[in-house]
Amino acid sequence: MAPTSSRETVAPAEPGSSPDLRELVSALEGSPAEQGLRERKKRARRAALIDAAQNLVAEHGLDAVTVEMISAEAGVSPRTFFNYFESKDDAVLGAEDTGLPEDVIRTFVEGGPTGRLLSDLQVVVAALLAPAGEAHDRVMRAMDLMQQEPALLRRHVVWMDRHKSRLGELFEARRATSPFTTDAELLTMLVLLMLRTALVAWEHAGYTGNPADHLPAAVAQLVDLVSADLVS
Amino acid sequence: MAPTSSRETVAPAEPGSSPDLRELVSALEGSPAEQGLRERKKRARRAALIDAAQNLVAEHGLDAVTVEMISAEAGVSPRTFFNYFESKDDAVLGAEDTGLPEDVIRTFVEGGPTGRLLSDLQVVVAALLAPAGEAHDRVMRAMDLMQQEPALLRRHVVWMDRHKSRLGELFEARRATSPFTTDAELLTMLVLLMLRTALVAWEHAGYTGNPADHLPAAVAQLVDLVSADLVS
DNA sequence: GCGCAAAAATTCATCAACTGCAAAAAGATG
DNA sequence: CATCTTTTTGCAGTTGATGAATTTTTGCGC
Repeated sequence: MAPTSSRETVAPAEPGSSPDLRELVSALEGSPAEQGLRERKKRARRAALIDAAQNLVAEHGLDAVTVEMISAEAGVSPRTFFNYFESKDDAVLGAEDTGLPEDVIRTFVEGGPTGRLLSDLQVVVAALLAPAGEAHDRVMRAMDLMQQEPALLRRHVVWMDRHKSRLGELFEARRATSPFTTDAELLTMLVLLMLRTALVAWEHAGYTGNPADHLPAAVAQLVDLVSADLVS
Repeated sequence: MAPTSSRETVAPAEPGSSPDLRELVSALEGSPAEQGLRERKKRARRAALIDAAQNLVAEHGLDAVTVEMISAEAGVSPRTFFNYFESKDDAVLGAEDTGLPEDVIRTFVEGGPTGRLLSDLQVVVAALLAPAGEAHDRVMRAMDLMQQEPALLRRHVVWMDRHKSRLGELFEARRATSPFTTDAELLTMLVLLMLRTALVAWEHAGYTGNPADHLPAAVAQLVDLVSADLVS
């Protein structure tokens, strides 16, 4: 359910905000605008559930943790758990589906900031990565847990699937104005590749700074790899 | 009748292969003769289960089909189903874990056929794709079902996860003899990208020929994409 | 064919993820 | 306080998946 947000015009000093991102921005602890007790309790419960899930899994492992435990730890009924998350995995990962900022979309569709597809793709991925940089703590713990519990990887694919059609539209829309030959499927996989590589690099760097900071290096590796094949 | 191998209860000692490499290699086309009635029945049951699963899902959709139905259709007990597959999804996809041929592994580790990482990676992916070309029918139906039921995509990632460490070892082994700077993580994702792109292209081509036939085009697209960024 | 040992299938029991439904509780509102 | 709305909760039920004991099937020597 979409949170009730009556304000359309928010003057954000936050980077990369847009109508689409408003849900995320308000979902973060950064919104002290106490829009009623109900909203606050909802956020608190959600956070408590994620905390409980992550702590319990970190301690006992994914399989040994039941939603009953998580709910008990968070002080809610098991049934309530499923009012907040549609699966145990979602809770452990603190899954939050944020859309792409509209200005990023528009720029990309119109031929992108640079006009070069790969570079412009990088900008899109950076935008996708931005929320992960804000959530930080939860994403960090989620990634650690994902390493210990590879079963959680399935959510990655669910994410991709959820965004595949959207990305596909994005690519086709851009293709109309500035044509290219690359398949949408390959581009989607490339987005996933960039996302994951950047996130892993971020993790290897001890979660310092922003995940998007490691994106250029990832792309550079890719370019080097292809270039090495060309020059030989 | 799938000539592809599954598992052999007997372990015929294959001489001459290094223990390290052999771990990466699973049974490959290991059943020359229909030895033993037991083995044949096992295969038959397995095939029957896959058939039943694929047909039922194609007709009623993934969620509407229970393992009970599949088992009934195949004429076995529900419990037996799980003796053959560890999940419903596995049966629908006819999941078969085939390893890499040993010669491909050795060649790649020793610096690959061409010495260029990307090209050599392509050879590895082609080898991974080969079994899919042989199974053909089942893979074809699996891919069709995967389009209708995106939930099945998660098995793709499970597959990748299962092979990630193996691929990682492969990359590190090669790095020792002929160094490169690319992260193993990126290479793994790149393998997945190639696999998926080639398979989708194969599907778009109406499942004619071999999936591996579409691999060069996929790589070419990637090269073009990167090149376009370089020249500008 | 007969019996025996191993392997596999089956039966039965159990657990956990997840869903629908209706009642109860708690915020919001006047 | 009275009332309306939103959310939580209890409960029953379905399904996927696993473990243990038991029965059936198979391979094989006699």
